[in-house]
Amino acid sequence: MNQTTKNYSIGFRIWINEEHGHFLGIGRVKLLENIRETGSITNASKAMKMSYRQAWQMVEDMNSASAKPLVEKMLGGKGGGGARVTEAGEKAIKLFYKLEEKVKKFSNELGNKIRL
Amino acid sequence: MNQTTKNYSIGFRIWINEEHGHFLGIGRVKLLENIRETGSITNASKAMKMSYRQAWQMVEDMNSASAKPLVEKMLGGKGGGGARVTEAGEKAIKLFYKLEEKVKKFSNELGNKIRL
DNA sequence: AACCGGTATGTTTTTTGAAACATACCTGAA
DNA sequence: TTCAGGTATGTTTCAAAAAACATACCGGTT
Repeated sequence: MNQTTKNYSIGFRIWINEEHGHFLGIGRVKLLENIRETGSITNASKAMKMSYRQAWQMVEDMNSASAKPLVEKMLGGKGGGGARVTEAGEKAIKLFYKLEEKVKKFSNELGNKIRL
Repeated sequence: MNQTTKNYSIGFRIWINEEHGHFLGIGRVKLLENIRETGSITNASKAMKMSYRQAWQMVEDMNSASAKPLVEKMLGGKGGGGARVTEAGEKAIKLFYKLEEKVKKFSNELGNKIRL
């Protein structure tokens, strides 16, 4: 099997759309995971390189794009409040990774056949 | 078949990587096509909403990432010069679209099964 | 009722990528 | 040998996105 040219592979990005546009991509999924880990948007945003404002807006956007909210926010009270990932959120995370994995496998197979 | 939630679909982007990184995505492919149509980088860049500088740089990048150049440039002479898509370039365009089509089919199938 | 720490939101500043501008070079044809 | 029109490349301007800053609100706890 002599390789006369370069090796190529396929790169990709996927995201989930709902009827009115973008719903969930890797950025939002990562944010969800960080919220789950840290218990608040503030701490999640610190854990990533992201401003609170931006993280908060992302949560807002994905919640309103979703049939059921992916993040539940708590205002005031003990510790000032916080945020948690809902059951719907957990399902969305799992689904996204499952889809990504499948597309990865598929595109890897395609990539292996590339000859240029 | 009663639909209790929203309809979802999968969006995606693919590109071809060679050993040292990005090689060809939809932006470069569109540029190639415009160069083929217009015969020069200048006119291709005008046809798209793109500065000559950027288009020229894209050609430079993809040519140097490729085993064989995808665009052949002519300096001076009749009409001041120009650019044409090589045989290798045409092959790359075709390949990209073929791959994209396959991934599209695949992800559409996945998308149809989404229930959230 | 004062405190704490997170949410919510408006305003200003900074960054940075893109576009615009400018100019030199190249070469066949007239 | 000048002209035309595209390539090649440096410099400056501009605009959009991101970050930074500032401040009000919220509600258990003490």
